[in-house]
Amino acid sequence: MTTADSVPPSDFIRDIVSADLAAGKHSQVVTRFPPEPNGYLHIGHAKSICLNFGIAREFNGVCHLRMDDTNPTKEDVEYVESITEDVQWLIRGWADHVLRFKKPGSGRPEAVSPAEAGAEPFYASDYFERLHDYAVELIKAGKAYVCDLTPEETDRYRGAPDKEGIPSPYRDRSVEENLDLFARMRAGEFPDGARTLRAKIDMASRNVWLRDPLLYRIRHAEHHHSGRQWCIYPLYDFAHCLSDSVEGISHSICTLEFEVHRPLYDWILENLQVPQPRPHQYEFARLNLSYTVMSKRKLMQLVREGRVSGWDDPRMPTICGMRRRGVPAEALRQFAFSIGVTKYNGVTDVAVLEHSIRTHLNQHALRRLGVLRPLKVTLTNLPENHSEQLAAINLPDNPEAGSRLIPFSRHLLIEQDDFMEIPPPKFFRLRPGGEVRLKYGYIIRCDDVVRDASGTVVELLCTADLDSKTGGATSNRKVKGTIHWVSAPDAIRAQVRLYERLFSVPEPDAGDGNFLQHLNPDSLQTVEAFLEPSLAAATLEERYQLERVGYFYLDKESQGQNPVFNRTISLKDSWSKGTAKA
RNA sequence: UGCCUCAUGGUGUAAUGGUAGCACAAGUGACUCUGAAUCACUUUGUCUAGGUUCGAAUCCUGGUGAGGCAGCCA
Repeated sequence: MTTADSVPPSDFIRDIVSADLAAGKHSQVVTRFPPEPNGYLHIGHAKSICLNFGIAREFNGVCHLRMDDTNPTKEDVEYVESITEDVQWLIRGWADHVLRFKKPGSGRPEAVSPAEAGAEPFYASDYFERLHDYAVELIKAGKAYVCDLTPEETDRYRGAPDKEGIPSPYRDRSVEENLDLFARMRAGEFPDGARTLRAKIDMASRNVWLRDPLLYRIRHAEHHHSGRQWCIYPLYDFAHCLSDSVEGISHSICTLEFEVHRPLYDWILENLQVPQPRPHQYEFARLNLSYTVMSKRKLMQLVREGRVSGWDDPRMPTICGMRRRGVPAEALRQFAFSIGVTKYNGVTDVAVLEHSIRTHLNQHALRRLGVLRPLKVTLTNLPENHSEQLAAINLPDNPEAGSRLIPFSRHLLIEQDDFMEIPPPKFFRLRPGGEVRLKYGYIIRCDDVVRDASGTVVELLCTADLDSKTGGATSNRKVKGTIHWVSAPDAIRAQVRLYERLFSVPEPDAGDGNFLQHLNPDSLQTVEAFLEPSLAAATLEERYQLERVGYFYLDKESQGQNPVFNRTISLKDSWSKGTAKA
């Protein structure tokens, strides 16, 4: 368990849960994460997942994963599968024990561990029959009616926030007529949009969501989970609170935009015979991240227009995208806790996320050597057939991670950036006549440069101080710079994808302009890199740091002799920052 | 100009009537076989005007600013 996972955060929602428990309002804390399966989960959802699962875990409760699938025209099994996978990946090793799925084959929702055979997430659509019965109960109580207004008329009658609504002419139908019409709606006698079921509340309410809100609409459409069983579907407000009630949710946590819906949430549960204690809704501010867009619509647009390679493109703020990029789940969780939970709608600096990622990776990523943009170095005082193995540490400050051997020879490759003919002040890498240490190896001096026809330096002729090898006689000689390298004949080739922020401005969707105009044209650069041979055995279980370069993760589609690596994130670089300013 | 919500350094967050703290970012220095990491230090804040109180970021009133709400979406 990481430090982040063991420090219990505190916020206004946890304070409420804590107080409710102390007051004996609930015997057990039951939260839920209720995504609609109409898109992929992103880091904003990760905040909500960490909140709901975190609370369940801290208060010895459980958390249901529930598909909020009441709109058959927008949802798909593709999304329920990705959502289920992403949630489990995010909480693995941290909150698996509080995650609850639906017991297979049970008519009543019964929570089981996902490990149980046949277990699957909860579905709001599993409650359609029960929701229907609740609707009938409301009709019988004279608190709901069938309305024949067209969609346009319904809008007009609703009025505006500062203008009272007008009651529907169908508002006072008899209970018998409502029952009959609702049954015929269910039986499929009417076309889409012909009639709705509405709650009878208050058309003059200051809160527009209380102006006889729609409970059911007609949709002759196949549902991804319930098939063709239904042609009427409940709307969010009716389905959500009752799903919470059916599952015995104690604290229903959602984002700020549902604040105005809370009176309706409460109205429905108070006007129906539901088990007590009933759930209550609490709202927190959704995550906004700088240099990022978060809305499903915009992410969908990036995918559809081919601006990225897919939902799991490593530049996407989706959970699957970040996973593919190499962001560890622990880093995402640590981030979620570090930003807190409030009702203030602000923008979190993406640097906070990057910091969480770097902190975790610095502690866990295996160190390797690799050159992205090669410059030849020939060690003229070494014989052509010189070959030796140099020991290299896998993880500084963690001897248990052991070490490995790196081949070393007369012909090396170093980073082009690590040599300058006419360096600026304080440049302490290689220069003509200068010395530098090869990481884990010798100190070398640059004696001469070789140029091509255009005058570009294509090779450095150097001599190695043979006593300066790590552990050798003059190994303690001070040279200001240490650079990474690979042995040219031994290096493996790899495609390395260098990712940067997808957008070049802090708030790409601010203002009225098109967010696409702020796409960073350099968000992906691909290079053919040269890596130390041990990286041929790279796996998806490990993350790597190419020393002095950044953190890298094997791409999930990488295969064969020439692997593909994604740069998760660069190392902090106070040198180029300083020179850029100068 | 209806209703709901929010306002603490550049950013995010803590302080629940009693010394305004933390993290990120930024900067300076030390150290360094990663210009990373680490360590030390520094800069920057309670939207505003009143009121209550011995004492207010906190409670009250007014103002200002920001966000949300008028889908048969969630």
